[in-house]
Amino acid sequence: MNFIDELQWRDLLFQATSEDLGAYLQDSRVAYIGFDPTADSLTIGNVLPVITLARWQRCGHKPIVVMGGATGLIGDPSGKSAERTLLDPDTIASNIQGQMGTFRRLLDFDGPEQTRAVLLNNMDWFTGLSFVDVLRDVGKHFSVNAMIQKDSVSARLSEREQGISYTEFSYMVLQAYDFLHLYREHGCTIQMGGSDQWGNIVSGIDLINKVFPSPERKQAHGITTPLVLKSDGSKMGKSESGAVYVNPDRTSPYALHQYLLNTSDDDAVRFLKYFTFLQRDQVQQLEALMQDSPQQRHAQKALADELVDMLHGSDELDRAVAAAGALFSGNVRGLDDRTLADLVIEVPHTSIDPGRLSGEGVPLAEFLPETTLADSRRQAREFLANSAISVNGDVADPDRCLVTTDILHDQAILIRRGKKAWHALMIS
RNA sequence: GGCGGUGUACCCAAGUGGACAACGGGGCCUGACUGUAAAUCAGGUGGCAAAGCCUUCGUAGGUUCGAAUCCUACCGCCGCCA
Repeated sequence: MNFIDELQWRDLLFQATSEDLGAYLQDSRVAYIGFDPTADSLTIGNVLPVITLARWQRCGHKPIVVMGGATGLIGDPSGKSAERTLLDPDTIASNIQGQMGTFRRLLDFDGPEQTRAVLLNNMDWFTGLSFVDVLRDVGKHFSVNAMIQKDSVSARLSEREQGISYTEFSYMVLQAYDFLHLYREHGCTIQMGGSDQWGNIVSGIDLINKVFPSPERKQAHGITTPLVLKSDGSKMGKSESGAVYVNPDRTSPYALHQYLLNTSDDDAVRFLKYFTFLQRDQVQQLEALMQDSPQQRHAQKALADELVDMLHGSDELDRAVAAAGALFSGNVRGLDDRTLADLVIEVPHTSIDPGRLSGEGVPLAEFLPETTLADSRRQAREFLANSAISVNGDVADPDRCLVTTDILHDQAILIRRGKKAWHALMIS
């Protein structure tokens, strides 16, 4: 399938530098997307560009991932209202390391040369450059008049509260240079990115156009994808407990699965198109199913399953589904010890000395504030009075004590508040 | 530098000597309903050994039997004038 058609039916084509890119993409091309190493894990929101690169690859093209080791030191002003704090090189390096796993999982780095993915760090070509060289060879091609027209810059210039430093102002020069470098060294003629990257992409194309005179030039192109917003206007990938990451040590596969499962009906189909590789007829089928019986949440389940499988593998997916089954049925007594062990680490957990459970045990009203489930004894009593607390799936009386016989499989006790908040006590 | 305003709980915001752990709204939590949803309704939302006690109204002092409320100084924010 043609890449452009693919983006189009998925509503992922926001802007492109040319109307007939479709024809241009009949042949295998090289495209890149840049990633800022501002965190040691991508969030669910920024896997969209990675998935876009994967689609690109599946359409028979070659993807290049550019880690912004150098540009990350500067900070992209696009879409930012305030000057960013600079990260130190060590942090950047370890952040790149942290994000690498996601790229390796989603892209094929071992296939035939023509479509094999490549991962580069722009630090590699920026470290060799001297400031004077850059001013002379690159800076010459940039008109400050044009630069200050860019949205990313003008927004900051017009705000009297928050200006922009020369450093961030120069960001687009660096990103433009990336494109030029890749164009020269890797035959890369396309840059993709989120819609907020349009200005930077165009800067790169302009630079290429100036460096390479018209007759001998292969025209460079840019494609952007829309900003992913939820139907309520909030940003995709933000939960109450913070951002949803793809690295399992920051957001467990279970938590990710849950997050996606709770996608609003209004967003489910759209996100299926955005984030999964399901084909058009499969998506349509799910859409129809959702209209018939929304309570079954087929679309949400497909979204959650697909993404967890994609990012963490089928084993992790199975575990997440099994954990959810136990947790939401409340039926945790029937679990075997292996599944219980899995589940304990999926929810907030603390250790407890078994000695405290012997004899009379310890009253829940007193103990709950030691867990994540209550802030104070007053609150604990309130929850108990509301029958909101259950131990191993059974509603607890207000004067209930935790005792030795509550321990499941010699390893843990599972306490639940309300429907969804769990806390596991591990016996130590 | 001068003049004026303002600072209350997670956020907005009432309160201007005692009945104030502090009206109201938002948020958040719990319950009912439900699809592990949305919407809606009900309750809760400083702490504790709880008919009581302790800590909290920018900070530090002071007046008073008694202060979020009055006084002094300091700090922060917002205007207007230089």
